[in-house]
Amino acid sequence: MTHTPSLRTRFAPSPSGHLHVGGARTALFNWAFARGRGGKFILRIEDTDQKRSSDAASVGFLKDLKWLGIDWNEGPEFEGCGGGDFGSYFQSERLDMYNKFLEQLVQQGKAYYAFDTTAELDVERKESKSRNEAYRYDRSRADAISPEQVQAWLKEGKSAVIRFKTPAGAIAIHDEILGDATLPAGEVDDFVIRKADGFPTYHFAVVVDDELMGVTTVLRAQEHFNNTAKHVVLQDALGFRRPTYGHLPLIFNPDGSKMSKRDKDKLLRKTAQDKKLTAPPANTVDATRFSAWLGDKNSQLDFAEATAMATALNIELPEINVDDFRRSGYLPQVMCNFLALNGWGPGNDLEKFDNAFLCANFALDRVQKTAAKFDRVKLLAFNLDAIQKLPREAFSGLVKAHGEIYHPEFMKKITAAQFDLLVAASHERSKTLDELFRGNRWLALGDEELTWEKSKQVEKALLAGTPSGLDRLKELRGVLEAVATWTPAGIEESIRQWATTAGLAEQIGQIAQPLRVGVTGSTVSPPIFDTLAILGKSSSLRRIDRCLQDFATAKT
RNA sequence: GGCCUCAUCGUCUAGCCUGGCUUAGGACACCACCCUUUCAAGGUGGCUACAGGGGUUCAAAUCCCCUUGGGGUCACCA
Repeated sequence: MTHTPSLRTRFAPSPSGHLHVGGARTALFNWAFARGRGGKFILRIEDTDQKRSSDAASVGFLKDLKWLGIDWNEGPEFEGCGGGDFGSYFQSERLDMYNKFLEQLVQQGKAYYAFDTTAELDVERKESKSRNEAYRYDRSRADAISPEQVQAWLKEGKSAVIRFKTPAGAIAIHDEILGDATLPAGEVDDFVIRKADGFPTYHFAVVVDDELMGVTTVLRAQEHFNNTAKHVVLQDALGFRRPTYGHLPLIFNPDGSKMSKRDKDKLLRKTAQDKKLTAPPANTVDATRFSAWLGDKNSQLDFAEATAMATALNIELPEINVDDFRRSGYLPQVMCNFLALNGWGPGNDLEKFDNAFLCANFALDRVQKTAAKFDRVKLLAFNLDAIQKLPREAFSGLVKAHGEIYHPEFMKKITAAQFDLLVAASHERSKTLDELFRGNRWLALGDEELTWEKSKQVEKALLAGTPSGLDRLKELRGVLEAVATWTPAGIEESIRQWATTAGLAEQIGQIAQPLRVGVTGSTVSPPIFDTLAILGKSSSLRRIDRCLQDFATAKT
């Protein structure tokens, strides 16, 4: 057995779905803990559940981790990360190793074959439940089967699992975050260590891998706390070393529910039900799929379906996965910072820090014991702050990269000069990178495609008062046409000059709003002189013309 | 329900280990006002918490016990 003296941590996700924020924080803490102490951070893919594993998902994980700035010394090879002497780092490729130890336990009489069917066990579980008792596997039934019978059944290929013969006695767990705990005797039953399909269960694979990979410190979510007892007894039976454990508090939704991948479907389903939909909205999914999904609380739409559904129902889906936050335009360093802050803090009222600081200062004694509710509003505030502190060049580069991935058609529609103006006008006010695109759709629209919202605000800006907004617009058109230098400052100068002569110097709003609505179709946009400058002179004039025309005919 | 575990503003948290420096600090949110060309952003000010009850002590948010409340877990999922 290879002994590695230095500190080694690991992150061991199962490749189902995307990396969500809870997993990301676990990875971040393990990474920072190792990095800050000259240790190694290992990434291992726990793909022993054949039903749930998919290659695509594990690549998604790798991409997400990279984006966050979390790199791994050992693990799957991806963009310069990974490799290592303790592979494979996919559990599905380590069956020989597990089997070796499995056999050892059976031979030593520390584990045994069991032939119960799922149906039989389900009945027992239900009975336990009805008696309000915790379910424990009854070893006596397995004991009643003679060794000869076991061999005979195995020979004829009867479906069997291997269960661990959990020793009697209380089990002590030491945890660097929660302290010591003792599970009373009988709390851990003879759990399955090899499934009927020949794959080890999570418990067994974890214990073997952590030993073989020389993992010294295990930081994982608190939901694993009870599992640790199983791992400890297995380690003892196999003569393995025991890593140091630290169980991290969970991350919850603001309403206190567990943050889950299913939250998106939950919201969609609820909205569909509230709206009493019986058929799928247009351009989403077909009717069969829709009714099946609506009726089954556990079914999930894929990303494209969910997005289409959200658009059709006019709701925003909550960000759950790291990729969702990336898509929404959060900066990776902000994600790391905020994730770390949910469950850990450096003290001294310090709450903004980078990953280097985290590595240097992360320690288990400051990890919170209680679950944190994930506050997206505070995250938004952090993101805004980070964006504002970015040099203009850096911000511009990030927006460009974001736009090219998530809004390619928008990027194609505008010129480099327009882009620069838009960035300049948006830098101080953007909470996310995506906001800049979502808030300025008017810009990506062709002059002839623009339509005007039929809303109270629009009507007020254009039709109310004497003279009305439309009347102002007619006058302003001439003013704009005469502007010599079409820049924010140049436009402002001309308009202010005209405003002064028209006695409107103090009421710029009466000018700005009709203009804004005229050229964007809505009442919200960047400051008006920026808006006009970005749009360009000919587009601005054309849109004003169309607006005047549109509302002239609308009125009659 | 059994077992394990946790408990400071609405939220994330500082203080707790090593009781007095705390009329409990910061941040986000919220409220008010200011600025203002919409939405934001920005500025100023304000509101808000030691779950409850017993101990120990000259002194408790800090130590102990109970209650209450929360969470985790009880799979051939990880």
